[in-house]
Amino acid sequence: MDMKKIESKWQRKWEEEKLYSFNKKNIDKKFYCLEMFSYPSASKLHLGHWYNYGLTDSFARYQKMKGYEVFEPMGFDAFGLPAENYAIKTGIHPETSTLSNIETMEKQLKAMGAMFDWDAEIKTCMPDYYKWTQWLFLKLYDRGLAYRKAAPVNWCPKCQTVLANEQATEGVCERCGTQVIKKDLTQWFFKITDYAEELLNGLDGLDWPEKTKLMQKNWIGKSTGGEILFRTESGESFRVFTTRADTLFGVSYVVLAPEHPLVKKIMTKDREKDVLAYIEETAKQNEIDRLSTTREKTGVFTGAYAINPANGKKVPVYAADYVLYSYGTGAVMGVPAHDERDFLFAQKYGLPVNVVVKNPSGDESLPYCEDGVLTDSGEFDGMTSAEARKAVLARLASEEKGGEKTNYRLRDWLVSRQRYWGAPIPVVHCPKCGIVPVPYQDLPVLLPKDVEFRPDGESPLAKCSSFMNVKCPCCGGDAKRDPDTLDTFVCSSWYYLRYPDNKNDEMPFDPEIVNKMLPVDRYVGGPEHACMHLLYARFITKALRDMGYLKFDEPFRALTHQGIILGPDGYRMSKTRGNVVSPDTYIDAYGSDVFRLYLMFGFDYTAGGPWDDNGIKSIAKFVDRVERIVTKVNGYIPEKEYVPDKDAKDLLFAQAYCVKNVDRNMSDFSFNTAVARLMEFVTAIYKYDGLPNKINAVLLKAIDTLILLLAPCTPHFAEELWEMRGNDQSVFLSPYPVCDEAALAKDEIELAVQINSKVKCKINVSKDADDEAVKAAALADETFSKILGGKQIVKCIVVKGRLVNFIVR
RNA sequence: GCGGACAUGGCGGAAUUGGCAGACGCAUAAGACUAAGGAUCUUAUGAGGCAUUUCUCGUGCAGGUUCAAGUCCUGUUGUCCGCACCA
Repeated sequence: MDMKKIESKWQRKWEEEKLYSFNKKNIDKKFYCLEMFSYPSASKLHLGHWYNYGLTDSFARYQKMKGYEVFEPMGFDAFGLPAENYAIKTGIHPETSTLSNIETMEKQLKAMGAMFDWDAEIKTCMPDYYKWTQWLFLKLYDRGLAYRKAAPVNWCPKCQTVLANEQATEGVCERCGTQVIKKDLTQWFFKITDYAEELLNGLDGLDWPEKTKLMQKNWIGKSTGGEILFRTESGESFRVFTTRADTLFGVSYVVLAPEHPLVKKIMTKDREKDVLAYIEETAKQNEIDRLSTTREKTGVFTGAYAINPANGKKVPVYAADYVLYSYGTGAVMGVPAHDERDFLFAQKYGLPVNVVVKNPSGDESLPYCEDGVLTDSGEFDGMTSAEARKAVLARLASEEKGGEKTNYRLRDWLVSRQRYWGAPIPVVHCPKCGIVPVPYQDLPVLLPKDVEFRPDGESPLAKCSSFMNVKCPCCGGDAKRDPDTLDTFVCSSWYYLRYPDNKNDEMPFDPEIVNKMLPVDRYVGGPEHACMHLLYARFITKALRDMGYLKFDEPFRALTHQGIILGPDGYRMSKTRGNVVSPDTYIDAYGSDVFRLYLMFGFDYTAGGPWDDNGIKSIAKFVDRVERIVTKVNGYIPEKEYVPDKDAKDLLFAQAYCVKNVDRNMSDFSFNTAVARLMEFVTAIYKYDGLPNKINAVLLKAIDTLILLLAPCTPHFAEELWEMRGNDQSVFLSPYPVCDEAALAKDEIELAVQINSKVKCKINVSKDADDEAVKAAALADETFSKILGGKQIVKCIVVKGRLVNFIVR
């Protein structure tokens, strides 16, 4: 079959007939199938695109045939760093390159033969989309969920520019190799932490991979403990967060994060030089260095002392970079006897090690980090760690020196980017009125086209005076726009809401439509988004719900992660390694259906694996084999009034078995086994056709069933075969085959017979034989009794439909 | 360092969730058809035991639970992924 020809033939027909446009009349049967949209890159569609989009499309086609009104939209996450970097290098405007890339990708995606509803397409870099991204920002601002605070950025002193983490690996600028430093800028944050508890609890009800839920759970990182107030001698105070309040009497020092504002306040004159040097040194550390546990702990004494609120003891205050300003209170108490890190720190700086928790086993080696029994802790002596944690915090609470506290690892979401190619932050800074949100009717704040984005120390937009200078919407006086753009994760945090109502210019979406179309019934994308994107989208959904726009709590009811297709050498494909496999050569040689079918068959979908050439040949052979039998059988004139014989019953069994399994496998993304069952069915059809005088309705029905089952996997090919069979409408308008359970029922079933749990022989028994009958049948079996050889049976276990196990002595 | 996942023939991978390990395919071998076969069809194919109506071993390694373990538990090794030293 000429695959190229039939591909374009059917793609044209599908488009003409609008076969895949969502019909709103059937909204009550909707199935929203969403693939993570893609970044419009300059290179062609790669294997990963095919693997994600092609196979999920097969899943969507399966759902369509199951009777759902499928909504499968596609779009582009079109803002972002690469286009801007490309522009800096080549001088080509990000909009030009992005839109041209989108055009190329659209063509290729259409050639894939997926049922994307292109009427619903969105491009996040277009004003009709980012207008609503800005709307979202303002809504969050109105609700107090967007706020500004100082936060460090990676700064290259030579390039005079902010760097993304990926541009500052190993602590140096990727462009010039200069040591990257941290610089504080006032930036916008979304208060995702307000939703920490709900984001955590909501995971339970989701049909998501367990490991993804676990990763989000760890990312949110709830920990219950307490906050304890320490006071310095000079009268300043600060809180520490601890999960081990039971060790409070063992504190021998406290540590502030070097960025903690109090450090500079409380340091003594004689320590000033050392402390400032240390703070500067810390600013140079990139996160990865600071994360390394193998690195020696460093710190600096501030010269100040704090009072332990439990026992009034004076302890030194240190600044050390193993404490993070962003977590908890940015301050911790040091208990060297009962914490690994504190122990090392104390050894290095000669600090006392006070044992306050005894190991019940009597072992006195330190540090002892488990729970135990309190000692040297005043009134709390003799309590267990668990009791003491409560009691200590209760006493502190009564004295207003602390209390119980739940902390989350989750940080607020920093959304400011000092970049050009993104949605402008719709805020005006007025010298009189301060921060003034742009009025809703003035949206979108258009991204100016004529901007110098080569780095020279300022945000690209900051240099664009026509953009920056505005009248304050509040007082009408001269004011400046915010020069930053929004993180692209903001664009992708709500796009699934825009698809169903993408042309709405009154609202980002009509709540009435969206509340019917959402949540997404199946979301498919890479596991790399487990924590960031998926968490942001969940947060935005909940925030919009609380504003009254949405009536559901979670955006994605079910989630599947596809695996990664590796190079033939087993490594991740990369240009530097030279192991990149391009889909194009295979598609040219075999067609897109064969390519798709191989991707289905050759891998465990969620695991992925190395690419293998031989596999695709075998799939091409299989497709030929199907074509041959369909062509052959198509000429048959079936025998009239045929009564199925034993052979026909075997074929009917094979058919029912195939339908049942393929149906289940397709719904589970278990594509490889679905294809395996189809192969078996084809073999059964060949076998039947090979017998004499078998031209009858059973055979023709089997052929049609095969085409229907195959349709989601090889859409063009199946359409062509379906047409050959004399059908005049699309195969995708036919219902999915239903398993004939009666054909599956066998009167007799085979059981394995075990002696001492080892299979010795097989017996056939009636399908509804009870345990006693099974046992009797086994004992009556000649082969079995010979093997048993009169040994004494101690016990007999019957597993219905599977086996019978005799335990003998 | 912490967290998570994974480990099954020569290879990709199955295994109805504790019940006959190796489905399906690749590769390999033999045969059939043929002028020819890199097409097609049939058969065989975990390892071993002088070998086929018999047995032994076998799911990274070492233990354990169970009538029964690839599957559950403990320990261990290796590979991959994520990370914000999380107090």
